[in-house]
Amino acid sequence: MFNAVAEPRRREILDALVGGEERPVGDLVRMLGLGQPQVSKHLRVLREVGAVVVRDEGRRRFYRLNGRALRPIHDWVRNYERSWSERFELLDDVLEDLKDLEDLTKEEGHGSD
Amino acid sequence: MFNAVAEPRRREILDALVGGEERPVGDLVRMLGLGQPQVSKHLRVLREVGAVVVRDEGRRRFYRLNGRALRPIHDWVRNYERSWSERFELLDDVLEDLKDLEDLTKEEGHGSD
DNA sequence: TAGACACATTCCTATATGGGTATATGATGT
DNA sequence: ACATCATATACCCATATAGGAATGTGTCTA
Repeated sequence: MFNAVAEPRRREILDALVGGEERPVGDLVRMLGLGQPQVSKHLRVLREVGAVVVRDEGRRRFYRLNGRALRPIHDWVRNYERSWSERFELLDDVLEDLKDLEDLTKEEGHGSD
Repeated sequence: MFNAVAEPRRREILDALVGGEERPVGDLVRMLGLGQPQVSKHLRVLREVGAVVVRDEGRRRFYRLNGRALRPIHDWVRNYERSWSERFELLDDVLEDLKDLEDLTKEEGHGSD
């Protein structure tokens, strides 16, 4: 999956589908300004990792985004958000406080029992 | 950047640094069970995209994570969160309602003026 | 049924890159 | 100065893959 979205053209394809609309291959070919076989190949890669799903209608094939497939990337990169997000630093502070409280209550229960 | 993290070994390196600690190359070599030159090459790639920063200390080089560099990925994939997150679907509903309200007020102002 | 159409697949070639090995560089200790 | 340690770089090879051109496959239409 990481590999699939590492390719700029494939990200363009996903971006073109991000609205949720279905698009036939021809549309994507026009939008990307790339050869039809190349687009089909990129679509195949995206299909294989589940990033898009296809629906046949006559001689056209409509592609649609399956955003869920990107979730692993989202989850992975989220661990790094801590590095730049102030929200997370605040969250860390809160968690620290909670931990201190826990420790305190444990101490009390332990000492008096 | 997308390319840099598309490589599993490089993600392992970043994961090894995600705590914020500095690590010399030797540590990473041991953790990855990979040859030292290979690790150095991966570190070079990560350096070039800014994902890690290095600090010289004697004959060792300490590498540290620079999570901010991952932000573009985070921002990009965030657009797709809408596809699976219920929170976003709710947000969409709210935005729809707001839009309807706007239209209504416009209609009124337009009709009576 | 022949031909046009939309798309997928195949073949080719050039390029990028990961791993392995050897070597260079620079700091440390004796 | 010399050997050693820690790391980076250079070189080689195998593999993956993107793009281009040609061709295959299934569908619609006259």
